[in-house]
Amino acid sequence: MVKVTQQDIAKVLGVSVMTVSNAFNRPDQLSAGLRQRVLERAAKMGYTGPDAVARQLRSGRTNTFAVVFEERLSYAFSDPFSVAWLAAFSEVMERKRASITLLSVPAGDIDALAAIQDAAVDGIAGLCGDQPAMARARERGLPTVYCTMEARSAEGVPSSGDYVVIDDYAAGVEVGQHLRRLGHRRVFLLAGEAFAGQVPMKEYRRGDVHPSDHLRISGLLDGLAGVDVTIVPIGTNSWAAGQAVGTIVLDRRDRPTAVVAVSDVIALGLMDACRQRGLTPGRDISLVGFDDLPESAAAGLTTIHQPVQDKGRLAAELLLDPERPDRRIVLPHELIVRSSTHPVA
Amino acid sequence: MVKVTQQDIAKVLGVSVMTVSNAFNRPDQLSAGLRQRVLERAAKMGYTGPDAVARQLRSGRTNTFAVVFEERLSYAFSDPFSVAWLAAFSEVMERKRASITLLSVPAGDIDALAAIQDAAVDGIAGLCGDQPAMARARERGLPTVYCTMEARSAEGVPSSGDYVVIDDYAAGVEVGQHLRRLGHRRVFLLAGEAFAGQVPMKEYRRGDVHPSDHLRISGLLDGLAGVDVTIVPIGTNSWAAGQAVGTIVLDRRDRPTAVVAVSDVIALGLMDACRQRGLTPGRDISLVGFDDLPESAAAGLTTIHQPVQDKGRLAAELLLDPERPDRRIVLPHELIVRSSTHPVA
DNA sequence: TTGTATGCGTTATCAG
DNA sequence: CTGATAACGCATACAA
Repeated sequence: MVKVTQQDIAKVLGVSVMTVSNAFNRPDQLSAGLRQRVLERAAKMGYTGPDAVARQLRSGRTNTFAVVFEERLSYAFSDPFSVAWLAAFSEVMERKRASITLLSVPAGDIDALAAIQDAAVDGIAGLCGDQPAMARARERGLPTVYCTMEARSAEGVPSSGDYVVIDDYAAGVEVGQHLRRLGHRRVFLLAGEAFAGQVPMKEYRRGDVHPSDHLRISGLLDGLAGVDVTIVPIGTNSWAAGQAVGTIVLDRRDRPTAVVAVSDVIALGLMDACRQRGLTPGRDISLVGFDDLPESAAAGLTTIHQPVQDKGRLAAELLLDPERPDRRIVLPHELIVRSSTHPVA
Repeated sequence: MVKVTQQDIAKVLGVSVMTVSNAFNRPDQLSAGLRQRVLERAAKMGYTGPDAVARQLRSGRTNTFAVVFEERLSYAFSDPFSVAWLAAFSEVMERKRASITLLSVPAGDIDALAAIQDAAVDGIAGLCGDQPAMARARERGLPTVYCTMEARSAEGVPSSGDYVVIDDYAAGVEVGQHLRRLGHRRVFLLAGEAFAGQVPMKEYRRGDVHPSDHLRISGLLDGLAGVDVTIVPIGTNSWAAGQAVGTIVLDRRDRPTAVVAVSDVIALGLMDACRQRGLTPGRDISLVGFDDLPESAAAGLTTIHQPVQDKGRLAAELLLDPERPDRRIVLPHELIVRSSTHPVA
């Protein structure tokens, strides 16, 4: 079965290629009768309709937008935060009849950067910070938006590219101050994997982490001024990792009085680890997360609320409308105090 | 900023376009020195690397595969079954460095069928039955796989196309027989929306549904031979819909003694509706689902277990390897009896 | 209303 | 090792 093209049809029918093309895309450009004849003939010849790729090349648009994750895709589907973001993002895209392609570009995987190069898309949204992948996309001249601000350049200003974020630094400070006011003097911070050069499950001190490495952590450190802080990158941003880190954080003589995780999934995992050990969050230990997932309310987790849906929706809108004026958006966040934090005895 | 092409670079450098192309794709085809010069010049001129679409047109491959859903994408991300399937599917794709594009083609939305036509992909997997969207894809000559067998043609054999399914009819029969043996004589069946022509939330009787409309329902009807059965299509395959249908199923004088939902999400939603009304599943009413989600075990839901991960994995493998021999796969399923079903008093 | 020429950006082929 | 030419399949601009 060899491929039939518009040329073949045109030849058989004795009309020009253009007429065939128009029969499919611009019915008003030819008589109904001719159009009818073309379509019938095309069907009979086994023509399958205009080729998607050729059309894209010719028109210069793909009507497709990529979403980049810095973790494996299977993670993207299991993380409640990305799922919520994706739902909002996809709703906007769907309404505009644009499609979505998913790209996984693990931080540090130079090889995977090729995926950015090879993506046939009109724009790229990153469920991540201003990663190399985003920079690469901009080099390609593609519109980009990123939605997490885990790091910023030395001057404290993102290098370039559009974004929809919250002020992660400020949020970190608020959480830090909250704990400090409650009297906590020994605190663990659990980072995910978005951490430059650190080894998973190892313990780091204030001096070990460069201030701009991770904005939430930076804010936390400043909000926790004068407090004894240990930072543990746990390797991946997941419930399981949060649960597993219990062995490091909870099973020690000098157990911290409070633990902050950079996301609710992690915090909820750790919460489970607490229960397994007979520790009650909010009484035996204080726990804080980031994101305010739906399940966090039920769990009584103190956290930073952020408008996930708005992030997803706005990211999509920025990509779809390159003329939209405000392209660097900082959304509001809010510290939600629930039962998982308490004053130290 | 106008687009720089390989031609421009070739011209400036006084070499042929081919040499430029080779500098990027086939380092062994030219001297290291020349290659170096080309790349440097290219960078200086703001060349962003080979154009993805042009390359796809030329090579005839996109290295991208589509996943088609028959519900809105936001649903796809919130349904545990699709998420699990996607995770497995994407893992295989990721390993082969192929990317995934998501397509939503609601059943009956003729307009949305265009998305199939316009998708620049090498193959299409459907998290659905042998829908029109799948047929369209086959007409295009694309490899397809579908993963749900909610209907089959009159002869009882799927029309064409590859698939990875379970024997939904047999599973339905098993569930029906299970309930009949327990003595249930008045049963409600809750279908999702994959139901031809029926009106959501209306009640149908045996005769109203064509046997081949929905294989699970067909099986259930046969397994429940002689039992008083009412069928309610609830509009969408979601927890919320299952919860909402409580008003129809539970708040009536002649309440059924058992309810079967075509998926666990629906059943779990209804389970919640039961609790709200003070009804205990497994005592006041029997509940059965399909899928065996992780949360179903905890909820004590009797259900049909099916190998979601295998479905996703195999679908991806079929698409990636057109030479693979067995292309119509029926995986095993199993009735898991838990506490939500009990003999009638 | 219909047709003609041309280019979108790349890469295969084959010749030098 | 390097280069000229020809597609890939379609749609835009313009002419008839």
